[in-house]
Amino acid sequence: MDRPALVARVAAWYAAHARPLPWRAPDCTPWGVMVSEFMLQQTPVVRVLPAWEAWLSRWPTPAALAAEEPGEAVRAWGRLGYPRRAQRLHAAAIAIRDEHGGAVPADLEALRSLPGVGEYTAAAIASFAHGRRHVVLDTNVRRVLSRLEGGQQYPPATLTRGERERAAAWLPESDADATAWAASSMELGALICTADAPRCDACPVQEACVWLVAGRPAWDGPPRVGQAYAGTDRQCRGVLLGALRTADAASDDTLLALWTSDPAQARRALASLLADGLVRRRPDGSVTL
DNA sequence: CATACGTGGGC
DNA sequence: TGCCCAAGTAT
Repeated sequence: MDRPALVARVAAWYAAHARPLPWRAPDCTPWGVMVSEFMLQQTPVVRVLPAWEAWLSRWPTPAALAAEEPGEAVRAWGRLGYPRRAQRLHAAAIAIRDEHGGAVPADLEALRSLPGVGEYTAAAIASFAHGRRHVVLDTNVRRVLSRLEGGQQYPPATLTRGERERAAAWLPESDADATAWAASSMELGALICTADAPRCDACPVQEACVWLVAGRPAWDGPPRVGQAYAGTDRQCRGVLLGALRTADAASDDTLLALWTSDPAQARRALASLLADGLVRRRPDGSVTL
């Protein structure tokens, strides 16, 4: 089976099995798509759902968000994680208001220039919000192609040129087919071709999967590095930020008292939050979002 | 190119 | 119980 035939199979599977996510609804605005893409960067769909609804109700347009203080965006981000994404989304909203007439750009380069919009997100917004044809290569698609055509259980640790070329070879010719492929290949990776315990028996392209046909050989590449968290600066920053989300403001001492295992680390974390602009110092000396 | 950057659910 | 993972970006 050639690639177009496999693409068609995935499209048919998608039509029958895709999740009815609100940012994929026909009436969802480009801004709604953009907000979803920011929230979905490293955060699971189930946790994004309620936050996305609340965010769009409160800030239905880029201009609405741009009119707010960035600290409000960080507070509304809640516990989605990586709060700098909220900060960048706010900054992107300002750029859209000031440089794009308030409309989310459709041009890839214009999108890339926005804070927090990298290679993947730019292609995703152009594709899902504007129907443009682009290679949309996220962790799901990388894994799907790695298995389906590469015969490897996992893709390389960092996105390679070879992966981009392979993905380009799969991209259908028309805008409509390309955007459908982007959405369906991602969904396949999210629901069937998962990182662990993939449901190959339910896969629409199982006969063509090199990895499956080879007997699902175990990963034999370099050991994949995990993400440490307990005791890290990241966790410490999260604790301090968590307190600030529910308080109007706090003193340094109050904040530092939240992390007693390593006082020096706590001071460093507070300093880095200030330096990142995630936290700001008020005239009275207290700190706030 | 490797590393820092939050958070919580599942096994 | 830890360890792995989740629609990445910026440096």
